[in-house]
Amino acid sequence: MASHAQVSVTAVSKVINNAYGVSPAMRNKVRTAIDELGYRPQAVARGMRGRTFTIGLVLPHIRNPFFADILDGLTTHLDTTDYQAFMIQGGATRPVEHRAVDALLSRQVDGLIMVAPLASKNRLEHIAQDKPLVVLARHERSPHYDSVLADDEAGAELAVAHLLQLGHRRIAHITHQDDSLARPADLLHTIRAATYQRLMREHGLAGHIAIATSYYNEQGGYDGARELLARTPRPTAIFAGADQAALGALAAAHDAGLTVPGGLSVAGYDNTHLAALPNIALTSIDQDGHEMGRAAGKLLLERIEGRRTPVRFTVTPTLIVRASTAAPPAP
Amino acid sequence: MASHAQVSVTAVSKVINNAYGVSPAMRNKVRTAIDELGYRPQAVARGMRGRTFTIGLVLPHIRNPFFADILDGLTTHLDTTDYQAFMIQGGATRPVEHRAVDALLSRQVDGLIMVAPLASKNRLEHIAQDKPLVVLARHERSPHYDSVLADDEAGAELAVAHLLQLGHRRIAHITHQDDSLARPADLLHTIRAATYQRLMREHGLAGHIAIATSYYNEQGGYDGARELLARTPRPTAIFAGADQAALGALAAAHDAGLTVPGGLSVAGYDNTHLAALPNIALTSIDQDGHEMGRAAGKLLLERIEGRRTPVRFTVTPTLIVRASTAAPPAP
DNA sequence: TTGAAAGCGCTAACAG
DNA sequence: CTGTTAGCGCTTTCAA
Repeated sequence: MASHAQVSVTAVSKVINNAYGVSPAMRNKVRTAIDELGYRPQAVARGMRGRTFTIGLVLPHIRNPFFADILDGLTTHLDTTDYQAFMIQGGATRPVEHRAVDALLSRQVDGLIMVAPLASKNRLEHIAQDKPLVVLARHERSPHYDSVLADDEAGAELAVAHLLQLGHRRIAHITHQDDSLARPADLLHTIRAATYQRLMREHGLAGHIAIATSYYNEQGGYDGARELLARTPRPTAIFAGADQAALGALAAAHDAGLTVPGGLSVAGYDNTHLAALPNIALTSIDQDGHEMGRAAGKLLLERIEGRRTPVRFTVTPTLIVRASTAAPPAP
Repeated sequence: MASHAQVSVTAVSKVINNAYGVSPAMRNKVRTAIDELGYRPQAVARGMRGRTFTIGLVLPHIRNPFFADILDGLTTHLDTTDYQAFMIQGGATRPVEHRAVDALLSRQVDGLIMVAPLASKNRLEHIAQDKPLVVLARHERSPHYDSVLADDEAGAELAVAHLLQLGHRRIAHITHQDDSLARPADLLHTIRAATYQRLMREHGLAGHIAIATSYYNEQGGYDGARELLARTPRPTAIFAGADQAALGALAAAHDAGLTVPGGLSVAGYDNTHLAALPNIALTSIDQDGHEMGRAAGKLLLERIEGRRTPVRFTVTPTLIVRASTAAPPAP
C-alpha cells in the first residue's frame, strides 16, 4: 500500500487517523492510493498498538425483540463513528457468559456493553478495571462502570396500579429465576416483583399476593400462568414481568378456557412490537430500548475517550394500555 | 507469561497450539504457569500470523426468532471447538451489509457465515476468494462457497397444497421486496411466490392469483393483508411467506372483523415459537433452523481446515397444521 | 526437544 | 512535514 502510493507507512497511518502533520498534497496522494487499491486497514494490527474500533455487545440471547430495539439504538449512535459493534450471546448461565466476555477481551475490543449480565458486581468491576464497560438493566452503582437502566420500580408500579384501578384485587405476578450472582435488589425482575408486593400490601391485599417463579420467556409465562390459574380463588389479573412471559400467560389463559380480558386481565412489560398486534393487544410498560441502546453507545465511547467518572442514565417507563386488561368479571 | 514459567515464548505457543515437539515436562510447566496467571492468549496477536479462532455471522437483523434458532444450532456446534461466533447486523440494504462484511474481514475473522445475504453472487464469490464462506438461505450454486438451505419450493408447495385441500380457491400470497442483487430465482421469497403461482395455475386457479408485495415482517404482513382483503372478491386464505408477516396478516384480519379461521385462513412459514402460541396457533412450515445453523458451523470449520470443494446442505421442510387454517366459509 | 530470531501490519516516538 | 525505527504478542522457520 505504502509502496504503491510511494510514501511511507507512517504517512498512510497518519492520514487514516487524521493525525496532525500531513500536507494536503500528501493526504491526497494517500487517499488516491487507498481508493485505487480498495485498501482497508487491518483492525487487528491496529489493535496491537492502539484501538480496534470494535465494541462488544453481550446479549443474554437474541430471542427477545426488546434486545433488537437496544441494538438498533446502539447502531444509530455508532453509525456516526468509526466503531463497529459485534454481538455475542451471553447465554443463560454464568460460565457461558464468562466465556463470552473472555472471548471479547482476548479479541481486544475497545469496550464492552453488557445487557442484563449475570455476573457478580465484583466480576463486572474486575472487567471494568481494564476495559471501558457499560452495563444495561442492572441497578447497582459502581464507581468503575456506567449504567443505563429503566426505573423498574416506577414501571412495575404503573402496571400494578393500573390493574388495581380497574378494580382487580386478586392480582398475580410472574417473575424470573436466573443464574445471577448479583445482589437480588439490583436485578430488574426482583425489583418488579418487590414493587408488586409492596403495592399489594399498601392496598391491603397482602393476602392475595401470588407469585409464580419461572422465566421471562414464552414457556416460562405459560407454566407460571398455569400454576397461578390453578389456585383457588383464581386470580383475575396477571402481571407478567416481561412481554415474552405475558405471551405465554395469554396462551395459558386460552388453554384454560378463559377469555382475555373478560375472564382474565394480562399485563406485560417491555412493550415489544408483538404487544401491539391486535390479536395480542397486550397492555404493557414501555421503556424505550432504542434510547437505552443509544445512550449506552454514547457513554461507552466517552469512556473510551478517557472519562473515568461513572454516569448513570435512567429511562422513565410509561404505561401503554391495550385490550388485554379490563375490569374484573363480576363475582 | 513466558518469563514467569521460565521458558521461551515459543514453548508457550506450542503448548497452546498442541504442536509437536514439546516434552511432557515442558507442557506441564507451561500449563501450570497459564493457570497461575489466568493467562489468555490474545486472539488479535495470533491473528497476525495465523488464526483468530473467530467466525463472523452476518444476520439481516435479530428480530426474527428464526435466526435465533440458527444461532443456537451454530453455537451447539462451535461449543465443541475453540471457535467463537460474533454476530453483526447486516441490515436491510446492501451498503450496510457491505460495511458489516468489511468490518468482519478487517478484523481477520477466520470465516464467514452469511444468512440470506443481499449481495450479488459476484460479491459473494469475491468474499469467498480470500475467506471461507458459508451462505444460508440462498439457492444459487457456487464453486467457491458452501450453501445451507431449505427446499423452499417443497415448503411453499406444502402450504399451498394444504389450503387447496381444505377447499380454498381464492388463496392470496404475501411476498417480500428486498434490496438484493441476487438473481431473483435464487431468493427464497421469489421461490415461495413462484411456487404459489405454479400451484394455483396447476389447479386451474390462475385467475385467482393475488400477490401483495411488501415485507417479511409484522408491518409488512399487516399492510399486505389489508391490500389483499380489500380486493373483490376477497380471498378466503392468505399464505404469508414468513411467520412474521403472517402475524401482521392475523392482525389485519382482526381489524377487518374477520375471524380466523372462520372468515379467513392464514398460513405462515418458518414455524417460529410464536406460531405455536395457542392464541396465534399458526399453521406454518417448519424448516429446522437449529439443524441449518449446526450444518453451517460444521461446513465452515471444514472449509477453514482446507476443504475446497463446495458442499450444499439441504433441509426438507414439513407442514405443521394448527388452528389458523380450516375449510373456507360456505359461499 | 528447545529457543532465538524474523516477521505479521500497524502506531508512536523521534530524527531529519 | 516527512520518513526511519522500535515494538505490540503472537506463530513459524531454523539452528543449536
